Amino acid sequence: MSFSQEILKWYHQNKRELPWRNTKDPYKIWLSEIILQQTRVVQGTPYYHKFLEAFPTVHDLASAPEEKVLKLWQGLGYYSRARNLHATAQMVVNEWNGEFPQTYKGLKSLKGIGDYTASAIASICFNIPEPVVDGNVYRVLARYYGVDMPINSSEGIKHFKELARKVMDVDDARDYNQGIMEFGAMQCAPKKPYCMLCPLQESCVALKDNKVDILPIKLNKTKTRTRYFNYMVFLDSNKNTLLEQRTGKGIWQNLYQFPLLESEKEIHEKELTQHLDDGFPSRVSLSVYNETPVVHKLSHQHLYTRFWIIETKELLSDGISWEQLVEFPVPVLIADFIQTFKI
DNA sequence: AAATCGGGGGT
DNA sequence: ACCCCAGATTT
Repeated sequence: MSFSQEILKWYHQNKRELPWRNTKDPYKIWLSEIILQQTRVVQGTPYYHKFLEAFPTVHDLASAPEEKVLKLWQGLGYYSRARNLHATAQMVVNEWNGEFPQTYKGLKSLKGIGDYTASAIASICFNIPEPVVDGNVYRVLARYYGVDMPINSSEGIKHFKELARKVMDVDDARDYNQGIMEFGAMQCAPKKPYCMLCPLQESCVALKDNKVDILPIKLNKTKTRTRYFNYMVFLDSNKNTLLEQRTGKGIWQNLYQFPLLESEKEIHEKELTQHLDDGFPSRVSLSVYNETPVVHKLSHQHLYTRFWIIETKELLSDGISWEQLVEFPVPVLIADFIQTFKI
């Protein structure tokens, strides 16, 4: 039996029942695919349900304020996905008459839909024979065909895409694509794959050559940057505080946070006092909430964070009540503090 | 071609 | 610590 037929057979016998498995609705498939980019099924599934409940149709999503979309996305990370999700919903409504494009090229023209996601939607919704190449597919193909080309090199990306296209089932792209991904997730797992009961064990090159544990090859470990964040939690006599929105480039675009003073290293109270002398509300007290910084770890940044509590003399003109805080989309770092801090 | 962009879970 | 996750976009 061919590789693709083994994959299809395995899939039909072993597939999980997932919330988006039994629909071909492009809106739902698109939503699930965006949520699942670089995200595990268990982490993304609650968000899939939340979004469908809040936005049953692409029109509902398109007409919502971005802030509401970001709030629902809070905690999932890679927030450009949420901004692009919103923008694409508006493009579908305004430029595609409310219907998702039904070609690979048309899908790929939408924001946040790249090579993988265009192939996924095209195949799952319309059975178009475009091969998906996600992290699971790289692993399955690298092992089964014994390919040691780095999966994150330009040559590797091109080679694996061509290989994926060559070995796919063009007549059942819908189930084949989902099958090879499911196979990679459940059977040909990154660590401790179940080779002893694998239906492809007879013909797997990596298993034969004892290279299962080194394939796929991946280069470039990104070095992490260390940053020092000092969040200024202002409080007036009405227990109101201040928030600012992160704009421009960098992490957490368009999310909210307390006014931030970033520094080269940990600062003393005196340095914060000097910073507060200019353009900030006059204060009656200043104290550090956590002497030991909270280390918030992103994939490429370590944020050493301290929160400073600043009681102000005057009422804050743009003050936000503590109860209102939960309405704003904020990074997990801020959400954790809000939950911990009791006035 | 390389860097950037989150958060969570496994080892 | 490091790796991975139904990747896309910017530099």
